[in-house]
Amino acid sequence: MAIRLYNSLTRRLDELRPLTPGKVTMYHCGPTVYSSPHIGNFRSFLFADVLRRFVEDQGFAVTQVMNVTDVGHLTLDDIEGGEDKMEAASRKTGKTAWEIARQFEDEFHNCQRQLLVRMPHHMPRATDFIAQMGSIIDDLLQKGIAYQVNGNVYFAIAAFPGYGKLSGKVIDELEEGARVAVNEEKRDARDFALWKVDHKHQMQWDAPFRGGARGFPGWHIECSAMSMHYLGRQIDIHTGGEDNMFPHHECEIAQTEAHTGQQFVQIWMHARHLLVNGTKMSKSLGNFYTVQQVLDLGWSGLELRYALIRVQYRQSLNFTMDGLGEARASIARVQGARARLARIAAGKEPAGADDLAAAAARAEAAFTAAMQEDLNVSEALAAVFALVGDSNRAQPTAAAASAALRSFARFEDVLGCFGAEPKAEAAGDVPAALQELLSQRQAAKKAKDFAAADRLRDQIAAAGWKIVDTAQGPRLERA
RNA sequence: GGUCCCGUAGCCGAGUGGUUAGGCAACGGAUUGCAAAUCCGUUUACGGCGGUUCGAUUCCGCCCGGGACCUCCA
Repeated sequence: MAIRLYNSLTRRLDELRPLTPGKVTMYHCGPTVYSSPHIGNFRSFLFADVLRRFVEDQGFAVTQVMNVTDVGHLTLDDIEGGEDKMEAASRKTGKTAWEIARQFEDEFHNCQRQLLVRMPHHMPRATDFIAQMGSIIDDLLQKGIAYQVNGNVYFAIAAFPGYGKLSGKVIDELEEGARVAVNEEKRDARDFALWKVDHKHQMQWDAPFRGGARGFPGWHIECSAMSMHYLGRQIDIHTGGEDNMFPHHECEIAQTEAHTGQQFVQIWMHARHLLVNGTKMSKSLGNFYTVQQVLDLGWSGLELRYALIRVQYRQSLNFTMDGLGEARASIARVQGARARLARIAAGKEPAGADDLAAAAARAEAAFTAAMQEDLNVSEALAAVFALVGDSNRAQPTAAAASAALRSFARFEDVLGCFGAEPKAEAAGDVPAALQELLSQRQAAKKAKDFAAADRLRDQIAAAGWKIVDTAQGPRLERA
């Protein structure tokens, strides 16, 4: 069986066949660092993370690059001479654009850690690749595919017949009413900027190409430059949010393929935007959450991660606070089963004679099949929970418990949304004082002094432990 | 206006031309002094109207509702 992924370019499920056998190259459009990362951003980044983890699980050596866009995003106003988002944030806060970029880049990395993202191998900043962008621009100018007007360099759409092949946009003339400002400099309204000149701009560089003026790069060129630098002229997978498909990725394809003469990306993947409380997230509707805001509400990174990956990336996940509660309960169910298996495997709880190996193998096969079919996490989770049920029902041998534990470890390795394997807590691991309280409670129960028993339970709970009564007697677990 | 996606039981969400998704919640039962955990069971659904079919939630058409993109956006 092979991994099949929905390719936006071909509009069907394509089998992942790496350019170099056994190795997969991935590029992910990363954050634009002018504000705090929100949960919508991380739905996309977590999708990329799960993709990477699963591809690795399937035996491929993955090289992952995610850029940090720290320059160049133009606001609508910019078309009429306004400023870009970095600069706008700078004006509002009094910090320089550079300070803004570093601040939110740090915040982004922190969010990645909190959400247990496996760090990409490279996370380059656009501002560190001005020279590389310049050499592409230079080449496009030499080839006559790009042209310069008043220092601004534009990519000529007319010179690249494939323009529109990703997004399916075959625009002869731009629609009246669409948000397109007329730019007299462009030969074609669809031409996009590779290099911009604006003396008011804080971030400026001497032209990194021949015959240019001091300015700053357009938005799209950075990804071409960094992707090529780290991964070569052709890569296996490129991901981003659905909004990136047009114009960003369309432009990346145009400039990169015009430059190299080769197909840029094999499989383009786009994550659907999430909804919050059933509608698009927006500050004015009051349903806008940064990652930090959710964490500040008392939810763990693990819980948020679960809530954001539980639905397949191409479905519009509806994010709600109830959903976080479900995530918390679901994680607890999985961890409860793993903890019991761990106790049995460690000989801290009596083993039985049941063999869970078949159930574990079944669950793994279902999990793999679900993930292979375009990362169907919802279905994969069903396989995980099937093993939870089988485990809880069984009285496994120690070896069988270990086997099931290994399957859970694999599920965790791919999804990362359950947490580390619970420790096998047993009598010896519990503080003696608490063990004494537990004994007293047992005595109180025997004497039918339930008020005292409940008091003792409250004391134990106050110490951060909870009592679990079982057929083998009571046990203490960390709450 | 153009292009496209979706509408599944209380909620979140898989999937399928005729057979139990799963999670959460609720209720009943087992266990239990109570609670928690666990197990068993119950609530059996596919927006509406037509059409194709022996049979459609699953294919087609229309309608209603929600959403996305059309150079800020993950």
